[in-house]
Amino acid sequence: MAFKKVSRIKIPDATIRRLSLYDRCLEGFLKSGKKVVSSSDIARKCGTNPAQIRKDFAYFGEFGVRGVGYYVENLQGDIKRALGIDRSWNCALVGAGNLGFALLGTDSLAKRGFKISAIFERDPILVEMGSFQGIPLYPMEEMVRVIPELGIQIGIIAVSPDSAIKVALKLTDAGVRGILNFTPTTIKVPPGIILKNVDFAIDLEGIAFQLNNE
Amino acid sequence: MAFKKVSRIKIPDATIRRLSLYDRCLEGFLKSGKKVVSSSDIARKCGTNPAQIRKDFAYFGEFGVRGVGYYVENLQGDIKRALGIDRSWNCALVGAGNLGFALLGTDSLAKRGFKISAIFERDPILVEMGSFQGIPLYPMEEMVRVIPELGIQIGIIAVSPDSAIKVALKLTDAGVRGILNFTPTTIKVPPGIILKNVDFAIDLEGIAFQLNNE
DNA sequence: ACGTGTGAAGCATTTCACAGCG
DNA sequence: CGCTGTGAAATGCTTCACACGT
Repeated sequence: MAFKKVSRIKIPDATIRRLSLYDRCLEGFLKSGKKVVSSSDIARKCGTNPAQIRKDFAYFGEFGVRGVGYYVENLQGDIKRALGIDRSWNCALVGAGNLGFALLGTDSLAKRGFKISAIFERDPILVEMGSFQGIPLYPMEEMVRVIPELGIQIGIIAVSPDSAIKVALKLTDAGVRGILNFTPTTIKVPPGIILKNVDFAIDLEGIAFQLNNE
Repeated sequence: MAFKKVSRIKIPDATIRRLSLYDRCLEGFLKSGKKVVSSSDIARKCGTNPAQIRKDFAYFGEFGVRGVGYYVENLQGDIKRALGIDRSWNCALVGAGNLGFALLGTDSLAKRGFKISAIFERDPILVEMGSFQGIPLYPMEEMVRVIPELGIQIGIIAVSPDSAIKVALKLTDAGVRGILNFTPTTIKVPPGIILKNVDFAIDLEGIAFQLNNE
């Protein structure tokens, strides 16, 4: 019994985030040729504690060998399967501004299985280009047609804050099931649609707060 | 007694993040001319619940008037003061790549009181330009001199993942007290230095996980 | 009468400590 | 013997329900 199909038990969001971290760590261990690691090894490397790590794994099954540790390669497979990134996810980027280009410019998404297969943009002059880095560019109106056609599951909102809500609505209408919102806007989505917000101003404010109180 | 100097009591990180959200909400209320709001008004607008909001405020003092609600303008001041963003913070951007430019291209940092007053970049050809959008560009080596000189408190790491740790070390050596790390790298900082990580791949993985389990 | 402020209850997550197994 | 896996304890956060002040 190595991998337990995910239970009805609620898994903490924090656990999911940490699993992503562990996965990254393992990349490092793999590169340095380590075959087996213990929970303390991982903890040291990514700044959590060993008990936490074991508990996190336990939600999904038994990934290790008692008295020995975890086989790096197996463990990575198990984590990826647990997270659902043992396959590729089809994404659309909405907004070809500074931030959008920045996202395209990094390989960190592709490397983790998130493929951007369409870009939607309001500005007709940009859309005129037809494609960017081999990814087709469409006007916003095409969303409802293109998204089902390409089987896009996740939408990434990188437009200006004032159009974010409209874009989110269009995305869900078009059949997207998950949304990553980069604008500092509170978006509401129908139940069943997964929404996550990325907002670095909030993190900066968190830093400011802590600096302000010693 | 309106504002209680922040106590020795530990304030949840989640509370701090929500305060940032509330602050944004209030912007909206201000624009629409609303003078007084209740905790339920805020809750509706930003998707939390009223009790939570009152509890969050309670860590810092009494911001409202019983039986009435909160005076929008006062409340915003109180929240900003609580967060430590009733003043300006001096930041340095390290790395003038895609992501760095994206950060400079948005006004959302400036608008919230985070001023980028120096850019550090490895590539000599870029540094040659001398400045970008009026912000001076320096080679990495100048960090130790420039950061204290300009009184920079927060460093923003937007370099490639493999140099992130080195950069973080340089920043802390130079006297920075807070770091916002945009690379998918686990960084360790000495005690007293505040570190936050922004990693959208993790959020995408969170979406993937949830989609994968209905 | 109304909506805030707050102790107490309820829930969720983390940490502990040890049993279990290679 | 060592390190995982796991109930139980401890901690932390959120929600409830009502007292309080205007």
